[in-house]
Amino acid sequence: MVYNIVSIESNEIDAMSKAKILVVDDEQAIRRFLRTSLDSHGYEVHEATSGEEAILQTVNLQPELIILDLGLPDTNGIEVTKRIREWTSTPIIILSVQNEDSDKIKALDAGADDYVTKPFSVGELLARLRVAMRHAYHPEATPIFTVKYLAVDLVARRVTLNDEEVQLTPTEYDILRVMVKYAGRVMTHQQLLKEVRGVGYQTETHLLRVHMSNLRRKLEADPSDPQYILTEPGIGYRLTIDT
Amino acid sequence: MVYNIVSIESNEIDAMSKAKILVVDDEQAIRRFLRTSLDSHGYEVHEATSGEEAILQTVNLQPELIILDLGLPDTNGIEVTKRIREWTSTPIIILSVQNEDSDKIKALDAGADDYVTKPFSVGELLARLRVAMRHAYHPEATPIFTVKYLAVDLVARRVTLNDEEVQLTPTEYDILRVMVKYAGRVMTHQQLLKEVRGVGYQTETHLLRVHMSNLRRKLEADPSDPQYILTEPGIGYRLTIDT
DNA sequence: CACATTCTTGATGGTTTCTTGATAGATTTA
DNA sequence: TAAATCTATCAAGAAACCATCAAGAATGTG
Repeated sequence: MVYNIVSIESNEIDAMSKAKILVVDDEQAIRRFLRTSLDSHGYEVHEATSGEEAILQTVNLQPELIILDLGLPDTNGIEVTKRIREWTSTPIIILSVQNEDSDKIKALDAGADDYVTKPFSVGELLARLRVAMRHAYHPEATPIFTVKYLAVDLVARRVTLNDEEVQLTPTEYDILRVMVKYAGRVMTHQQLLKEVRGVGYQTETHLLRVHMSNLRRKLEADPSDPQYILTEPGIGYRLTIDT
Repeated sequence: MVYNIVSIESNEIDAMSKAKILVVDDEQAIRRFLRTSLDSHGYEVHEATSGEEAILQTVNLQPELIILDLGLPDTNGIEVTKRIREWTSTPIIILSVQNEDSDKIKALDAGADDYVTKPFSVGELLARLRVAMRHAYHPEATPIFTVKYLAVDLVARRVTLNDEEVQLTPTEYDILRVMVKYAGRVMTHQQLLKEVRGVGYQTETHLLRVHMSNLRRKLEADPSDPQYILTEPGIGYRLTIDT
């Protein structure tokens, strides 16, 4: 069923070169307007009307770019941005009526690549879109990270060990998520704390140690001889990538 | 003292962590304002007042980011952008009083990464700056220094010898890191000590010798006949670059 | 509001790393 | 050649760092 090699229509082949754009907005008028504008410029437009749907579509379609309205009915656009950034760096352009500084800053720091305020000019949006696509680098975003017997599903936020689900606390998952993001590289205590707790917690190394200890107790067969989370003395930790 | 053979200034070494930003604007007021704002956020600010100077400075400084005013006296900012894009993809944020669509589109398509209109909010500019710097960082393009069988991955903070990982202590790694940075050049004891232990340890050459000894024991097949870390008698040490 | 979960902080013992001193070989200088 | 200086290495105590347990605080939930 996944191996649907035969059923590629000719127009589907043509469509392959078209960049897929996911438009997330609850207002139909905006969606329709964007569809027309983008369509006429050779983009393949897909739509989502809620945060949940946006995440689902991002996983399924793997669009080249996401245009995201900040005011969604279910979730905040910033939360959606953060969620998507947990596993992929697909460019996100925020579209918003809000012209507040704080909103822009929050969105951009949450991982958005650009912020365009309504009413916007199509020309500018298209130009910013081109910039974002130019930046895009797609390192075959695998939403499921695996090493040895450990699997971390970054979309479902599910961690399994030997196919058995491991129950992690929010902080534990956050730490693991960041370590997956930088797998194979040494993460200093400061980097980890900054990513997990935000700035200002950089000196709380003890806190990190306790969480690491708990994480290891759940993940490692023998926490005193860890296979996954390795200690880099004096520096921090590193998640192994050697199977 | 004859010791200071290599012309490495102390500030050259210290400047490592700060991101360099080139501000290009002919108005002194703007330059001064940006200098203050950026400086207080930990950036190292450099200035240029014309297009020619901007290009020169970009070549010389290799800044992490360029903030470019569109209305320059000699050249158009768009031309400057195009010129710079001929050889480097250093992020360029355009700063302009022009809020015209066509200007924005031209600038962005010429290779600019963002376009902020004056008057702008510092918070927003800083956020967009962070976005641009984020884009510039491509983790898979990790520069790895190699000589013979030694490989030093400065991003992953990993050292391998014959593809086998070598476990280094923080100080040992620090020493090696500095030597890699100035590979092929002689590092005096003073320079190494300053880099590793900070100012005030410049006389502790014995300390350095002990660390060097330990480092060699881990890296060299025969520490008494080193292949990588060579002693420059009376001066300091040098990391070979001959394969 | 009571309960359960999670987070934070303190205490403790074990480990690693750093620093210092001692010693011997190598190199330069008088 | 002898003295002085520089260099390399070993070893041991000091200091810093790490893992873990456990208890109280905070947080969320019905």
